[in-house]
Amino acid sequence: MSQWYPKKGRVIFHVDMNSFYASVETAYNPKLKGKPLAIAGNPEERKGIVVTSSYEARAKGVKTTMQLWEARRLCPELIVMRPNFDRYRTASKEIFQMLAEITSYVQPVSIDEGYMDVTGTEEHGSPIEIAENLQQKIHRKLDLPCSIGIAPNKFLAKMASDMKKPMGITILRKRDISDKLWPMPIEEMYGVGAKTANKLRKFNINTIGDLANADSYQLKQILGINGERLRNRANGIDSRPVDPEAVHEFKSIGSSQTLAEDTTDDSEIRTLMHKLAENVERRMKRKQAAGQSIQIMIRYHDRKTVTRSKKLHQFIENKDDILYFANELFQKHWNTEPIRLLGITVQDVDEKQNIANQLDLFTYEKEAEKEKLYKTIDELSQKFGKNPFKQLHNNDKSEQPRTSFQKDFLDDFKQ
DNA sequence: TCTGGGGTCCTAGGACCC
DNA sequence: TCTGGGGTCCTAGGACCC
Repeated sequence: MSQWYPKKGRVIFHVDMNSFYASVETAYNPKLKGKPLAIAGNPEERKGIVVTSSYEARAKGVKTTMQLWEARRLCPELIVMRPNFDRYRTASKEIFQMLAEITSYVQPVSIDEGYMDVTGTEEHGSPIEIAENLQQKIHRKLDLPCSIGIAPNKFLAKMASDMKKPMGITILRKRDISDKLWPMPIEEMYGVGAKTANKLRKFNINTIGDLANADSYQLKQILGINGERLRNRANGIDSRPVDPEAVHEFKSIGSSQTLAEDTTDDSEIRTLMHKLAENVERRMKRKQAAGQSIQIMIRYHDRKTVTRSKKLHQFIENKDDILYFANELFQKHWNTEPIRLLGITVQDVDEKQNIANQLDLFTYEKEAEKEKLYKTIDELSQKFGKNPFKQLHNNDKSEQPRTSFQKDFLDDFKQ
């Protein structure tokens, strides 16, 4: 053995549940096994689209986001169910519990997928053994299929988990990249959507390999800073850590809904705004959160969508506050044309516990600021006499308080 | 008779400060 | 005195993902 034995890299898993909602429903009701099943939004309204479908349905051409009537045309025997989110959340919790038994470095990225950093967990076996055991355990205990990608970083693990479905395990090493990753069409790369793929194809970049070997400068011209990142990933470079805390660092909570029919009707709009505010409040409560910005979204009859937002001077969490500020924005910005969709989102959100800490810090800073101001007043008093602010106002009408605290202080001062 | 609802991150311009 | 450049905050929109 030579002394320069290569330093071992990371071993990252990406665990991806296969057609999750449909699989959970089938696990609940085994009679559905082997049948074409679709989970869809409200089947009576136009928003009835396929959210997930079983592999039997997919075989008939049913796809996610397809309208229900079209899915039924392709597959007349299709069984359609409404989503049961409580079931999915419960199953999700149990799955992530199983991952956590292997390592604490687990990062959920959505209800049905997550990353694990299993570097240095040899006591559970080799990476491939760990993956096989995990997959079997999830299948045995919950009757749910998943695919697992094993790679030296998140991007490669993500691409790997997609390569064999359902119930696949795929290893993607650095040395496999040119054979396994590079031949893939560019739109199949994670992070490349329809728009980016179109742009790249115009420059004859058609595969992930083309991207990996494209000219850095040209790529920057086409895609900006994102070009460099995508090129790195195509070359298997991605140093993002698996971050178990990320799941707590949510930044916004919103609710939106497409109306059954486009409307300009006041009471209909009001009713929907109430419902949306209520949804947001419920989810904020569940997460013990409050937020400092409000945003509304209006999608018009022609699908033109505008968002309007406002930073607030207070944290909000209750329905009444959410509704008040959302209404304010709506009244100000609605152009009175028929509305297709409305949305309310609270942004700059944090857990209330963290906010409390922030506020403590803020108070502390206020105190420091107060000290400074007192000192300034003392100095000014020596120059101008008893009421320095009077002097300031006389000298310069444009001199306004610069912070809310100073304004409060001035108000106090006047009394 | 077009395409739902939940998010994240990035960009870009204007305001404002230094 | 009409003038540079850097940094941050706010707002709106876009791309992407599941």
